[in-house]
Amino acid sequence: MTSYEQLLQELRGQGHRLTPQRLIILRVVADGARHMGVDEVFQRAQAEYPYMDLATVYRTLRLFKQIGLVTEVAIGDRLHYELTDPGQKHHHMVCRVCFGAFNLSPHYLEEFNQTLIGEFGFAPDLDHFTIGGVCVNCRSEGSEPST
Amino acid sequence: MTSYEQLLQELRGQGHRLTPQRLIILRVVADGARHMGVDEVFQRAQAEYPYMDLATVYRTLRLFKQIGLVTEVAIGDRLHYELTDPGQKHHHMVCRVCFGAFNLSPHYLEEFNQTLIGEFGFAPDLDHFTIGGVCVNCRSEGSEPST
DNA sequence: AATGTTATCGCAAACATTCGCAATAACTGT
DNA sequence: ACAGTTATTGCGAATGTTTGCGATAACATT
Repeated sequence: MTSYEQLLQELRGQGHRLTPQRLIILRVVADGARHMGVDEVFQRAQAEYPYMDLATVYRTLRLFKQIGLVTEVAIGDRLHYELTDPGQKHHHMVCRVCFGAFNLSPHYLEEFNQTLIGEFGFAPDLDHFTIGGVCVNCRSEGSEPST
Repeated sequence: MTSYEQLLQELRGQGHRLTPQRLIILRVVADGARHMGVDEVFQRAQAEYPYMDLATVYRTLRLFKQIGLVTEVAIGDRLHYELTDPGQKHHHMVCRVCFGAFNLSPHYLEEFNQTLIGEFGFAPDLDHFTIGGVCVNCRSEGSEPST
């Protein structure tokens, strides 16, 4: 059994059906080196299976996210998806200049989490967290002397 | 000069024009007690000025946000707007159950900010920050014994 | 007050995403 | 292997938001 199919077995455990469309979409996301936009997923999936529908891609990605198979990352004003890192859960720092996504260990949010619960009784959703900003490379390039 | 007009003078300082539509939209947002959705702003504005266009509301709110006149808060999957608290900048905790928005002092993000810069050289955008979760009221109601 | 410049408006069309529904096909139990 | 149940699909339409464009009106200059 390939690892894709292994992952998809998890679906069946939860009463979902293992369809060819889902298999294709998961493979596309898994093969992509980086996080992919919906449209990119759609185009590659359609190349493999011409009847693939855009609505199916949206629905499937939403399902995969619920299950935890993929992680949703907000890049600019669009959502992107990547295979959930199985060993190591992490959040993302997304650079608004180069659109790169950098991993952030949950450890760095632990104190923030404790503070909100302790001070306000507010339990933040920290299943996955994306913070925008400017990464170290783009910061140095932007402020470089013009020599 | 009313305070609305005062605020709108800031627009002119930046080369923007002070149109009746903008005045109306700002008044609507300012009069609303809480954060308002785009559609709510549109309906109230249209009541005052029947030719008001939805696209104008979107454009104007985006402009006001850029200028800093209003603050954008993500409630559920929709954006809401409120007059920027002039004295006291703050972030928001948004409850996913009751959709209430609670203010959060920037102070609580200061350490997080320092950590990201120090550890990764990543400068997070913390102009305005929204974190979703479940508020103290909804948490206690959800887990209350059924007595 | 009249004139020129151009930001802004209203409208319609484009775009991204979701929803409703009838037909299909994945799974279940036999 | 077959038949029944129902989750899922593909399609088209609905929704929420943005964009292109010609007409208008806000502002600056005279």
